[in-house]
Amino acid sequence: MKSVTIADVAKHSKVSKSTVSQYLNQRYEYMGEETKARIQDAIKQLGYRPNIVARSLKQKSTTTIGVIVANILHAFSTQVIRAIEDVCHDYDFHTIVCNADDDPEKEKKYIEMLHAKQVDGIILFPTGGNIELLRTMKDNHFPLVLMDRLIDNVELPSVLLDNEKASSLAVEHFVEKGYSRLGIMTTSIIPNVTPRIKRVEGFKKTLKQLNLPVNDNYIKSLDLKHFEQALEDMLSLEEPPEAILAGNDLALMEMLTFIKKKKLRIPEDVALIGIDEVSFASFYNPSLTTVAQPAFKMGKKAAELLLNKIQKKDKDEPGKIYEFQPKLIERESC
Amino acid sequence: MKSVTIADVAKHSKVSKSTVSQYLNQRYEYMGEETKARIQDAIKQLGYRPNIVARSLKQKSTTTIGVIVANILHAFSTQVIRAIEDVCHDYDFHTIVCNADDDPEKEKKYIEMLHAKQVDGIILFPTGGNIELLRTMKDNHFPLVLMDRLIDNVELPSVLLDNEKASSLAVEHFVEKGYSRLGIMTTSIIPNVTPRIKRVEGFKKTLKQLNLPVNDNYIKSLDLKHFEQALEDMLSLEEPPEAILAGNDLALMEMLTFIKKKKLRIPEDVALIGIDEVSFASFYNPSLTTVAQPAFKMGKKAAELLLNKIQKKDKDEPGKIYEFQPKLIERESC
DNA sequence: TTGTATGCGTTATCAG
DNA sequence: CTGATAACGCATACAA
Repeated sequence: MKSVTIADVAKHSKVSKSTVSQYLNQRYEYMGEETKARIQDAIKQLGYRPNIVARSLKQKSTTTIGVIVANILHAFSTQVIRAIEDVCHDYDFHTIVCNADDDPEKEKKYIEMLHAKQVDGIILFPTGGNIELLRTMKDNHFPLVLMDRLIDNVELPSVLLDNEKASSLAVEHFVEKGYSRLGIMTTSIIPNVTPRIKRVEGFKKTLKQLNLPVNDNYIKSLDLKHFEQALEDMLSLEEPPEAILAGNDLALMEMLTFIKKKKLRIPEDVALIGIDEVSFASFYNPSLTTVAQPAFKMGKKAAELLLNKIQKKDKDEPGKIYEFQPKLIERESC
Repeated sequence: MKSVTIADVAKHSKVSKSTVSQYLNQRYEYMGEETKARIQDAIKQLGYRPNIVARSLKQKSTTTIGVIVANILHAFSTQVIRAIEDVCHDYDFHTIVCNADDDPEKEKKYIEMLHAKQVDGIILFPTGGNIELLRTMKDNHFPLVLMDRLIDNVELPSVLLDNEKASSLAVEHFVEKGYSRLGIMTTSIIPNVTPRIKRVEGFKKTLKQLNLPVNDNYIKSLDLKHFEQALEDMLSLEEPPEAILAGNDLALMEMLTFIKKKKLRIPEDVALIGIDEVSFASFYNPSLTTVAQPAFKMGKKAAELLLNKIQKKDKDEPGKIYEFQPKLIERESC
């Protein structure tokens, strides 16, 4: 790649570099029509493209933000990313997406890498580790917005789902449909990974509010690879649950796999609701009742918060929490 | 963000900038143990992080590649992206992913943007437009690898599926299972979008080889939003097809939606095979027979080709085509 | 073994 | 209205 620089354009159009730079930055108020035309010609002829790296170095801004998701396998993550990219596109910002794979070490590595790459800000789905690092970044006024999970004691703007509400919508729907022995399965409970915790809490709380018994045998939080065994156990109880809530999309898929394997019928043998909308919900047999997160809105909000922060247009409300409401989509599985 | 530079480290450790630079680049062969220690201390104390932007400007390399997919909605795209990121990670390269949304204009914009950002190379799922631009880039020796779709008359390394084979595997399987009135539905045929073309060609060719009739009423290529009507028509024929091949994952989902709506049974009313593996194939009711692309291997290959090209380690085989073999996964839908 | 000087491509300041 | 010159932070040839 022979690269043509601003100097080449200057030479070609017989003006100085600075004049060309002015032109490029739309400051042609006091510029001769003829000069303008000559520069434009030169640019076209030489096929000149500004070098963004050089510009970034000078301006200390890369018009790029980083997005670090805890786990890209969740449909929610990809939906949010899509929304963030849309907003960034409108603001002429670019996005670098990283997947921490639920590993705080990787998360740390990516934060440092994005930092070194001089991104103007980061949207983070925190793994739950690296709290000190987050605090340091906040103290250094590095633009940072948290997504999906709440980190206590660090006052960072956070975009979250009302996770208790998600469970309560599901429980209420189960009850309306006449089920009373209700269970919930989520992936492992890890400190600081608040959605799972809140969903279980919301589940229990709603049960109590409705004066239904809370049976701990119906409440499981474990690694996906132990789901099969746990379901086997749960459904072999003398009084098995009649309906189970899947804590997220991956949990739901694991449960569907088990149910198919055991040739169980939904909802006759076990009714099902999944938190998170999945691509196949509407045409699965039976179609799946889900509690959907407004992923797109949430991503949009996070991006806007961050971009405003970067452009210092925010009214600076440190640690403000933006909580979004889930929505139950009724289908055939319950 | 107060940023600490190499000069600060130099001052703090009482050596010159170049010495620090040496240290950073592991060139401490001829460096005093004590100097080394002092520098290390200073770096830690000041929390110094090299500025990658500045480094990139100097070295004319960003250790970043761009990936432009024609349409991110295809599961295949995301699988390939995942593989590319893995390989890049091993080589300490970063990835910027862009979605052209099947729009050549957007594709062009992204190519230019990535160019301006000085990425070291691009992996492109071509939309089919911008052929001249691709040729120019090739002529300028810009590292470029094509994925999924073949562009004629531009000698660029390309990673492809044997698309005819994909169809023929499906047709052969249909026939083995006793079906003879076979159909295929793909998204719209667009010039240069070779997979769809090849899949239809392979479909017809295999039919002929097996001495089965080719019925054009059973062969549809159209926009997803017209699938419903087309299926309605096709299945209302006096002699409707007994089995239909879905040309890709989105087509499959559209077909499943229709089939559910009409309460048809799979495979009794219509047998089904989908090209592309989908997340729900194994636990759908019935589970879905698919022709899977080795997406991971393909992404890996593309990344390796590009990185070798960037590092000039390739034996330079311009325009070489790397064709991968699809694999039929038999399940219940046929 | 370490330091000095220079340049990467751009923008910004300030003369002219 | 335009041009010279100095940064931005880093790497590298060349000196010392």
